[in-house]
Amino acid sequence: MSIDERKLRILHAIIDDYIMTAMPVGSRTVSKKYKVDGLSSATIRNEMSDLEALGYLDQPHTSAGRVPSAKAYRLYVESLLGAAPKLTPGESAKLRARLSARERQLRDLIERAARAVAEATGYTTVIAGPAATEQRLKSIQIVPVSERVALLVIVTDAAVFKDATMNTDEDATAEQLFIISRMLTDQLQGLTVGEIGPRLEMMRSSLSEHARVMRSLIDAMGRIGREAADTREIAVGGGSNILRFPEYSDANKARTFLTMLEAREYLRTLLAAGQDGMFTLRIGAETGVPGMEDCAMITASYTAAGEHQGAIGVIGPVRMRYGHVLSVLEFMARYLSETLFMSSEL
Amino acid sequence: MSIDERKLRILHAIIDDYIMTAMPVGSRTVSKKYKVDGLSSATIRNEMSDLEALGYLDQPHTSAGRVPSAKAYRLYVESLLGAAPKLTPGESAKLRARLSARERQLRDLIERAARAVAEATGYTTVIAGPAATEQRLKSIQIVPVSERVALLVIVTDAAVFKDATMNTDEDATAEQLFIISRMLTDQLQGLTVGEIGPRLEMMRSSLSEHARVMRSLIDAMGRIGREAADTREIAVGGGSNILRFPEYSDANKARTFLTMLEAREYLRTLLAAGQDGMFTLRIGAETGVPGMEDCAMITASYTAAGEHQGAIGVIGPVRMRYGHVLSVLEFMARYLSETLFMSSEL
DNA sequence: GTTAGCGCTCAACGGGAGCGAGTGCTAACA
DNA sequence: TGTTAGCACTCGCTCCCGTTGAGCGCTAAC
Repeated sequence: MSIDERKLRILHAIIDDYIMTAMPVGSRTVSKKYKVDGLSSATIRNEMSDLEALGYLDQPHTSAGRVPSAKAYRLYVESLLGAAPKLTPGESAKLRARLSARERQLRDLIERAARAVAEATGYTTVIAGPAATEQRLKSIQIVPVSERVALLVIVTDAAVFKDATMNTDEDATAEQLFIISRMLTDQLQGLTVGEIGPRLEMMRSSLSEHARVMRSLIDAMGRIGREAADTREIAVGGGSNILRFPEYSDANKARTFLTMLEAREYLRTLLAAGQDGMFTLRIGAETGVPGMEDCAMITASYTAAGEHQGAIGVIGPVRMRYGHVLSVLEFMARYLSETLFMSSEL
Repeated sequence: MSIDERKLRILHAIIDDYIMTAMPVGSRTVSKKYKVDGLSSATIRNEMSDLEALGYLDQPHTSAGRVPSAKAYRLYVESLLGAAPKLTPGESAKLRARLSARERQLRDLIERAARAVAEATGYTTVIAGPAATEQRLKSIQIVPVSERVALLVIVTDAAVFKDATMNTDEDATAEQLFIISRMLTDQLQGLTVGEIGPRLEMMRSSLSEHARVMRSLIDAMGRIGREAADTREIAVGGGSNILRFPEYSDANKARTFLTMLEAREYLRTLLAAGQDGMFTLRIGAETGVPGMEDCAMITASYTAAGEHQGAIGVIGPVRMRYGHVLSVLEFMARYLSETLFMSSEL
């Protein structure tokens, strides 16, 4: 026995209803409310029995309706992937409005984006920014702050990326620092932050007259490089949305979930994994995150200049409104790709 | 009838017990568990009846124990104020450890501090950083980014504060921008960010040869000034801690609370008000924030160089462990004052 | 292949009994 | 006059049990 066209329609009806109500769906509901092929509840009952045997439905207990299984959701999402309904002009305008203010800082951008998606979907949203080491240098400036201390300002395509204090030679004048900054900018422009350290080592000899400054510059860059290694900005939006769902009406469950969001570490790995395709779906235990057993997560990756940059993830109950989420994600991934691409063109 | 020494001891015992258990406290408990003056439950009963008449206790219903009123908490906190127990060396070491990494960015600093306090107290913690307009300029740099675009980097005593793009004259060379930057730094150093705009206007004539750059610089500073007007960094730690308390076991209540935290606007006003004393206590509706009716909030303000800079607030159920919270707050307020003062001395 | 109907199952709801923590009051005691 | 023991009373909480109703599987008829 395999799944046919009619079984599929029934399954869709069940999933749709369950997503809305969070209550086991009975055969009568499918027959009366969704009118699948005009079949009676008895026929639906037979088909549902088959769907259960095939592993698409679960029955919490004998006299209850049925509930979609993870396998069913996966099938459902797969069928949606090609045909994710476009957002209505109204919806996309609303999203755009929440983003409209010109974003200068990467952090602001992804925070706004996370909030916007959270609001549009009603679920918790997490966004990982581009990896720090992958950002491309635009300009580097050593700004004197006091006698012996200077601030290292590194401007990348995602705006001011990092600043570290460094010690300077006491007799290094502002002019000297300026000259060094210019040379560095000239020679390092376009490299990723990760590539700067090694290149600096190579430049060392040609800048021997500024040996001490170079020495502490290399130190500072090394420090930045190490810190930046797998650092990404992570933004969370709508964390409290999870409390809207009866799945998380238990305070303890909700708390472990929210604590997980606050800690950020899990989010980093969640958003890092599985970047091959455009969308990734993980259900329940597949996430590997404690406190997310009753959650599903869809991630979409975004790019800049064709390269993978980061990912947006929407986390909700397993019975998520996948169709709507997919369209919002698609919109936002495109928006971020464009915005980041533009800013790197700037 | 007024409150005497013995009534006070009984009241303290009741508050202590209620803070731990969240259950109405009966006369027998006070007598047996807290052994106040070795009195029997009958005597305690009489005293409790008096305390209720005086408005320090409430009775949820006839056959239940009694619950402290807001008036009682206020008295309780007042009595603690002078004598907030010091943190044990272990506790303060633990706090310090969570802060140890050298903080370069204000945002990192207050985020870490908020988390540390949240962890130490078990309650939600919010911290407001110094007002942007009050920060003092250390250095200003116009960093060329492309042909006509430059980045305005403003370094204050709280590290890199804001950067805005500005348009530059197409024939302004990096050297010119550098020279302008140096002059600006010389002349503006030590001013607060709020004072820069007006001063720039005054300098305009003396820099007429760089008229176009000055023009867009003034524009950019104006923009920054307006944006910064009442902008403060706000950090939240341990938002999910509220879910630990039966007062917030209702998902809807918890959600409005968490949504309020995410929106940040209320927090800004909460932390702005009442800076006169060192500590401020607000109970329930006094906060004026929807969703905080069952909360209390203690705020402590911190200073730098003697001036008020910002505030730390701990939000928990009305039956908060005030003693412990006060000592943690005292520690952290001092830490922030010192750290900010040091960085402004840097 | 589809449908009507019947009997069965089982979670959820609601009312009533019993329990127990806690009070107020009174009377006795130091 | 303050303290204490004792007793009757109150009232929320929990447990138990009967009822309800949604939903299923199965069978027989169309």
